[in-house]
Amino acid sequence: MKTRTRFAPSPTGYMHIGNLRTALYEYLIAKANNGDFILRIEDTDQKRYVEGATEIIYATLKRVGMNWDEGPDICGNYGPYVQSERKPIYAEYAHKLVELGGAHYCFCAQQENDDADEENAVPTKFQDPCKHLSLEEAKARIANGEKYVVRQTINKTGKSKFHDVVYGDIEIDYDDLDEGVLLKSDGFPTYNFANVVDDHLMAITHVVRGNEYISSTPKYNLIYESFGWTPPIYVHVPQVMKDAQHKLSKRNGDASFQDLVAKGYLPEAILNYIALLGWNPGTDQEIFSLSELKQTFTAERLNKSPAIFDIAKLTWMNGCYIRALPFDEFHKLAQPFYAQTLTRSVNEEELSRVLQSRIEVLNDIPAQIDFVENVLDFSPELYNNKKMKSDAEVAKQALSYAIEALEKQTNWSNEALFETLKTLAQDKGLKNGQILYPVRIALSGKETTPGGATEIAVILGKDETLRRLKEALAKLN
RNA sequence: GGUCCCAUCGUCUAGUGGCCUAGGACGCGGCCCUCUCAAGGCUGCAACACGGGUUCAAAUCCCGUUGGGAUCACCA
Repeated sequence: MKTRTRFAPSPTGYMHIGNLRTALYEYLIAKANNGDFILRIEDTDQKRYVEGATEIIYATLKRVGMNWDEGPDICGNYGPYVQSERKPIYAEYAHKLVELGGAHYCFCAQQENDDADEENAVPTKFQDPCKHLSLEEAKARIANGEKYVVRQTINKTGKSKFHDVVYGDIEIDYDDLDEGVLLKSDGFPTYNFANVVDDHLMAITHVVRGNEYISSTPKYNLIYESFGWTPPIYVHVPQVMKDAQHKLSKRNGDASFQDLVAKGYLPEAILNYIALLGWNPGTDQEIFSLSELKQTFTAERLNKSPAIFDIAKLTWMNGCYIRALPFDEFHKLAQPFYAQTLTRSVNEEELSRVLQSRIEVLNDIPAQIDFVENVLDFSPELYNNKKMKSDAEVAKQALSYAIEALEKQTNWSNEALFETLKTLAQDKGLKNGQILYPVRIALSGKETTPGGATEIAVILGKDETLRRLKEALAKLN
């Protein structure tokens, strides 16, 4: 049987990290087995629908290279792939389930979900009086125009057992299950019903979802059973947490995929990082491309306990990805940041060369290059550096020597400039640092800079370099 | 509260009874390299929640305690 997995988000807003990770695992399970990865939109809750949310889902999946084989926009043999377009299917199966004894019609008023005292609420199990209505009577009331829902019927007693790939065997007492609504009064199914019907009809073999669904899985199995269908292989994954107590959620404004991208994280790095949140390959390898992941991933190595999302490690990993980028690509990615901070014309290639190993996220760029536009105001004390044996007095000398030497300089490459200043230091009986350090300070006005004195000179160009040196020297006099 | 699930360095984790005086990675500290800062190399600090068993031997198995999470909607 061909492996088929599905990512079934509901279009309620941004794509958050936990969601994306679930999608990744679905994708990897399918692709590791030469199977199909299906995208299904679960929009049965019309109240929560957010305009544009499906587009974000598409864009995100495409951006990270997780292409789906079937979906709303890619015809397959199991469509439609949007639940709101499948409404008649659910109704048909809901009524069938009633006939089969797995559900019943219910005419009760909607239950209040009072979350006022959710902390110590002692929920009482809902005992549905309609359960005991005869089918004829129920049908008569429906024919009479009464509003109804289809509610699951649970008559079994004892323990429900099922196997989960990550959690192993789980037992839940049938008594603890409630008879939830399957088909709402508006004719739409609830998730509880739609996912079962769709997963079966779409021939899904592996269901990957958050472990909050563990406790309702027996209810789904009961539905499969009533229909005589085979349940899928379950892969429940632990939550992605913000800290030990709270899970990552979009409601709290926690980072979403697009937020991270906007901050200068590379999609490949984000994907790599979340793959490792709760999964490990059993080796020390940490950097994985999507195709490497496809070859290595096995659901059996998924972890059971929740993982805290650690931005520091993601940042490190992003730095690895930036450094591994071909130079041209990095240069291209850096362009927008130059455009937003620089008006002066500088050697941007050299700037990128110097920056590539020094930033971890693209958004670090502006702060790193602030001095390029204008030399920052600084006090002469900045020339003081014990290790470089530099101070304002040394600087005064060094700067005037440097100006003299550089004015004659024609080859404005880093190597040539470094050679010139090194020889200059030797000639004047100074240490290299005694020339280079003051020059770098004069050129930047910063204690630390990406790149050294000569690299900055290359970035700035000859005219600006000499102008800054002269200005700095004048300030010292 | 009932039920289910989870529990190794601050964080992500390796570990499936002896290879563990618990390994790797991030972060943090130090050193080296070095025209500052990065990068790179080396190195240090740092954990089996607790208590009982089982066993010649337990981070690993069992029980309990504690702590955390999930779930109990016409949301998914």
